[in-house]
Amino acid sequence: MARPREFDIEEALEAAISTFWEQGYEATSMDDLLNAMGLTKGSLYKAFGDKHNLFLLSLQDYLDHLFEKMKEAVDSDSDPVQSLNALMSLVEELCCKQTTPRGCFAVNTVVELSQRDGKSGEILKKHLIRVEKLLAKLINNGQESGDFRVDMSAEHLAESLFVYIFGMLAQSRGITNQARARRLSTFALAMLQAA
Amino acid sequence: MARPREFDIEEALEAAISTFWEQGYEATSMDDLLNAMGLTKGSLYKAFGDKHNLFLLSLQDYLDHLFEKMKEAVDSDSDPVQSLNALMSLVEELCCKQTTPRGCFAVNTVVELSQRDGKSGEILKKHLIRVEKLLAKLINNGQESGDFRVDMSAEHLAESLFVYIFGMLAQSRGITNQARARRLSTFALAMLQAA
DNA sequence: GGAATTATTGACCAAATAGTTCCGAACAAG
DNA sequence: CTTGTTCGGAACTATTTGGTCAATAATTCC
Repeated sequence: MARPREFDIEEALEAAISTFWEQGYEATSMDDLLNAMGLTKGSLYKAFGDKHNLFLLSLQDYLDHLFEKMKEAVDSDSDPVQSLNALMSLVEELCCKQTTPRGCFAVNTVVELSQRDGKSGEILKKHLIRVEKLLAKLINNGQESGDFRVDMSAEHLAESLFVYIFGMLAQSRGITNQARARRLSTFALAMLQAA
Repeated sequence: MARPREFDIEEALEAAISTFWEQGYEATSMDDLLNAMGLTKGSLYKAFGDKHNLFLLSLQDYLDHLFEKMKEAVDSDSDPVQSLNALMSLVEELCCKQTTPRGCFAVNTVVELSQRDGKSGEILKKHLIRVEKLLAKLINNGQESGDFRVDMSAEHLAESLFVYIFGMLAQSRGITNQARARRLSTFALAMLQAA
């Protein structure tokens, strides 16, 4: 009954994510987005609403995909040590195996926007909580298998591991160095292992 | 011989730092700065140049003060463990004992700007290096006194400690929680101590 | 007091910003 | 083929952006 959309909405969103990811929210203009997404204003506004709404959609989409990847990494092996290794590989990838040193969109947004924009803050908070829970679950498994230290609760160890990962991702915007990322990953693993 | 400046330049710079610190570079307008600094455009441009230059001056000033504070913390005690404690107290303060959860201006800028603005990137890189060296020195002292582990070089341990601190400061923009910060600090210390 | 010098002020500007509206064209369903 | 809908795209608007400048004011030296 009606004319079908001519562009792939998921593809366009991917382009928006890339743009926001690299430049941040404030530094990205509608023009940047239109170029990257290959749309004109009318289409964009009709499909995604205004800039802020597009940002929220981009952020949510990114977070969901990222979380999916993290779960995959964690579930990739029944051995907790191997799971953690897979997870840290993902982090290393974000740190220094990208075309541009854009770090992690989630981390970038926490720093740039979360406390100035309530909506973003809410979305991110939920994400941070589920990630930390995922880490806690992984660590708990490792404790039960005897691979990880048991002198602290899985939740508290997860807290520290998460902060460490967060630091790697944040710092990767300033320092890009593959060997360093490798060392940091190794240290993270050692940090959790039983004595 | 000439009309004297009516405002305190250091005070004005402090106001600029606060504004950039809380909002970031892009989200801060000249109007915000003028209000915060209590100046009119002409005066600001005469005294500090354009917005970008004012930002660089603010950043440098902040970094120098911060580094000074860090050195004081490190030198506050001859016992390396106490020194590290003092340093982590400083970090905790930045994390959750401020009027607004603004984290650390340096960390915020690394994430927001360092890879898009060469000048900021340069300034920050120099700072990051000197901070990491300071940490390495502190850790080296602790290794010689037998307090810190010696299974890794001071440089590599400093790398990890720095990333951890970086993570605390970055995450503090999204999660503000004093008890958590305390636990994280304690963990950082434990991470370095000899078995 | 007058000259020289510098700071302050506020009006002004050009460019870019986000966001809106409108219309002809394209398309699907009946 | 008609009709209803939604598309793409351009033209438009109102606001905000960072930035300039000439007139005015304050100070010191001579």
